[in-house]
Amino acid sequence: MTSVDEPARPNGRIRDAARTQAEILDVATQEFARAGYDGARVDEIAARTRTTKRMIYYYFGGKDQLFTAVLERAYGVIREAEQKLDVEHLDPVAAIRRLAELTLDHHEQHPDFIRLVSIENIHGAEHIAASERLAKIGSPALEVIRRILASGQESGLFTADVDAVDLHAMISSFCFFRVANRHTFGALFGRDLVDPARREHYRAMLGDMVIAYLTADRTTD
Amino acid sequence: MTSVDEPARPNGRIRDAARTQAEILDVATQEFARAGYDGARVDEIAARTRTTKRMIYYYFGGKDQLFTAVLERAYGVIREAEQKLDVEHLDPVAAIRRLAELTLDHHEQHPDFIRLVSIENIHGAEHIAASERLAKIGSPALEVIRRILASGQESGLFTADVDAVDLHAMISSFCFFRVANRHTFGALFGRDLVDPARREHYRAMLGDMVIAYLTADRTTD
DNA sequence: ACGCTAATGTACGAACTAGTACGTTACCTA
DNA sequence: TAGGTAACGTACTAGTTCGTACATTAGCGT
Repeated sequence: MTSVDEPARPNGRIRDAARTQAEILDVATQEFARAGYDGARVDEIAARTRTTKRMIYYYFGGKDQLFTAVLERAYGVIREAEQKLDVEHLDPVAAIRRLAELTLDHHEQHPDFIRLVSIENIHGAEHIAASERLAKIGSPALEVIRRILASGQESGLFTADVDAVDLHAMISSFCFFRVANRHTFGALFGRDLVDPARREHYRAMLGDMVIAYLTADRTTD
Repeated sequence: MTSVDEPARPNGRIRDAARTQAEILDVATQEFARAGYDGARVDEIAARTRTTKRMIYYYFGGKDQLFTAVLERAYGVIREAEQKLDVEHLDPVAAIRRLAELTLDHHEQHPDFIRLVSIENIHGAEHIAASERLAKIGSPALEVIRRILASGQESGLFTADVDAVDLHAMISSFCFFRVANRHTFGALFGRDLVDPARREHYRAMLGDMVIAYLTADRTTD
């Protein structure tokens, strides 16, 4: 997250387009994640910025485009993290387990991103559709999964007939649900899925689940 | 869903409190699911009802309480469906697989409910917290899982050290994600998770996953 | 040094939106 | 059948919210 934390005047400049834009994006990310698209207030975003509402319209055009820009940056952060994935030196089983664990950790560390994705889904992914950048963003993680999966299936270790996209969905489901539905799940079942005391438990559970699925003995079916 | 579909004058009555309330709830469910809490318009709900906005405030008090009532009814529908679950005559493996399949189907058939849950999570489950009915609604499905799990673990069939709440989370995760994140997932990965042509595939995938997890050979760990 | 433009601030408006005051009527009951 | 009350409708308001017209200035290039 390209955060902006108040160095008062880095190089003597008062006017700094890049800085102003980054600051608006920071605050907007928080505000949209806090209240949803329609719940978010442009005035509130402006108020929590050192600049004014005028600048939001000057740089981004409007609320819709601002939200799109927020999504673009948020997905960019995820993509960056995925590019740093380094699990392919492990054997396929360990690699997938590690990948699942990293996904779990990453989701937990970026609840705002999870909320933005939930919000974007409520709105039918219309902002993603309207964004050229997001349309072709791809997913480095998917490529990693593809390669590990091919390796594991070739060696006979992985018996499941599944492709990378579906395996990615399987792993993401659990990680996403845990963060996204934390509040309703907690209220209804009395269990906090993001309680730090249970993190290790869920990491193991997810890893066990995915590996069990991939390596299950299918001769008896 | 206690739907209201225009029998013009069932028993000659023009004024019918129960009917009016049900109609408001029907329309409100659609509107909230369509646009989120803040995106939903009280005027729009009223307009799509044969009654007026005045009645919404007369019966429900306000937008917040209306949303709470919508949630209460939506969760009530789910609970009803869960009470009709009939899988305990099956052996534990078949029972869990069937339960997972029914959960997948049910989520797919109630996308509005999924959206309402997403929306409620964006708002920190504050409406559930404010509802006495929802606070103690429980989950019949959880009881079913509890019993199957106990049976499977006792017989040694299930080797996983997991409780009913976590298993419920595991199953729900996949079913929920598939519907809730359909739009962003489709836009980013080009795969429609709710494509009818893939339904059987995902039913099998979920069943295989859960069963593999529960019955995995853990002696080699 | 100076002018030009990107960057910024102020003040305001038009449209919307949740909620309500006030008036009316159907229908049950005694 | 009369009267009371639950159910309903109309019209309005106060406050909010996105967006913009207009005015101003910092600082880079020459």
